[in-house]
Amino acid sequence: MLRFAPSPTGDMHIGNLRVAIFNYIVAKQRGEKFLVRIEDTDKERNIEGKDKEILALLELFKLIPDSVVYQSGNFHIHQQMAKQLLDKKKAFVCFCDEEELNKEREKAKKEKRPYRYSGKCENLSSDEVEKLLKEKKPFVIRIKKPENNIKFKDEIKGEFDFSPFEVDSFVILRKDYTPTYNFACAIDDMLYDISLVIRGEDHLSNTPKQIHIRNSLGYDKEIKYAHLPIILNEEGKKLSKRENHASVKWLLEEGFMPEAIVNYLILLGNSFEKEVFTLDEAIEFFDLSKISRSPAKFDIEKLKFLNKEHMKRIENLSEYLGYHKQYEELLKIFRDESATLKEIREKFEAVFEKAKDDEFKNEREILKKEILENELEDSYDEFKKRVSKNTSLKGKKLFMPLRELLINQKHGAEIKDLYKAMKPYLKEVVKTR
RNA sequence: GUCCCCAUCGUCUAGUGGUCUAGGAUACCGCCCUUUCACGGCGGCGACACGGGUUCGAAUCCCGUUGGGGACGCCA
Repeated sequence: MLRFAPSPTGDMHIGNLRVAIFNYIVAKQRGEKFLVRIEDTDKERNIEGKDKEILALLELFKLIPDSVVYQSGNFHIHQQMAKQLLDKKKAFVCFCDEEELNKEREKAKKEKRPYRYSGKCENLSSDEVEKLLKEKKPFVIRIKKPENNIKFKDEIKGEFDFSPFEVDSFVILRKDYTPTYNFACAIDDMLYDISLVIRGEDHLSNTPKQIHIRNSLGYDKEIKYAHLPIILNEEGKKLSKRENHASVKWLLEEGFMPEAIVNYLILLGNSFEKEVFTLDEAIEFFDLSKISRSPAKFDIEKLKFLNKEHMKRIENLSEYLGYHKQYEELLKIFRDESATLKEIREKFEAVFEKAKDDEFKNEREILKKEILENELEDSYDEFKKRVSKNTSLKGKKLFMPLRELLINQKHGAEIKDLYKAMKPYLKEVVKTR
């Protein structure tokens, strides 16, 4: 089983979405299940409704999970496992308070050495532990750092070897008895029989910790890992959830099609025979091991290009955009000159608004009268001839105001095409100008 | 600071020792088309970070430097 494990603590950004896509694709390629696990272990940070939002987005992107679970539903198991580790002396109770630890962290920083847990509580005698427990002193549970190096092979990045010092004796159960991320994650991956974990590179240093947890528990089935290079913003820094470009919601609002976003995120860091493709097509030729090992910058221009390509593929544009089908031809014209759905909508909606530019106001009024008072010819050429003759307007002074009457813009598509597309409702439109 | 990862056109990449005066896409620029703006067609600009090795031969292998990124939480 493959899994996507988002936390409901913020908006989904493209890095998360990319991870979901790759997990989904590999699950399909291998005929394995795709699990979505909501990582809601931090009560403080969970945002009400974010889980539903994430699930809705996955559906929109056609990344349909075989099952959805909430990590908080397994707390009792996590606690049981922590108890097990305690009994096996692979974990210990730690009474150090946060203030104390923060001081140590600062000290380490000042002395320019990496901070590691002091080990203070590891050697507490059972009598001392009993005593402190009776005093109701708050405590956490830490796993003992491993005795040997933790080695693993990443499917994308190759071999890794972490020393016990790097893994450290870290917290697995908080003072409120809830599991920390690494603990819950390691156990759930084991519980749901995850075969391969595909996630962002920022999790690389969590991997030895999670392996160590399962080792300590005696789980010996190997879980493979593939850490994807992260996506950088235009400045070359890690995308933050606050950045517009990074937010999936924002891209959707800007009129990027889900199909184009998926296409772009799969293409990023890869190279295939064709650049424009669907999710289903990608399942055919995607190869996880061929992903680039270096981080890639997010390029909205390339996304725009792909969006144009995917917009061309929309068969019933008026229906897709939720407009009456009589506008199909006009919408197609706007599509040809737009990069996003939003752009099409804006151009289309401007057609039904009052004129906004006064440069050709007089010409517009003359033309308006001429158009409204006469029958419209089938042929644009005849229409043009007549209008030009009766109004004695020509050149720029004819075509610019004429285009303005039609679409409320001085520049844009050829009037001949617009005329043909809009003829059935052209007079109505001209009236509103 | 410590540890880890990465390094080819602005951007995404092809390239696995000779086929590389480095290929494609996108962006940009120009021309054509067009009474406008786009689309489209054609063309152009544009990169192996640097320094040492190894080798007959290096974008490709090794070492170093530099640069960039990530991780160092009772966040995920």
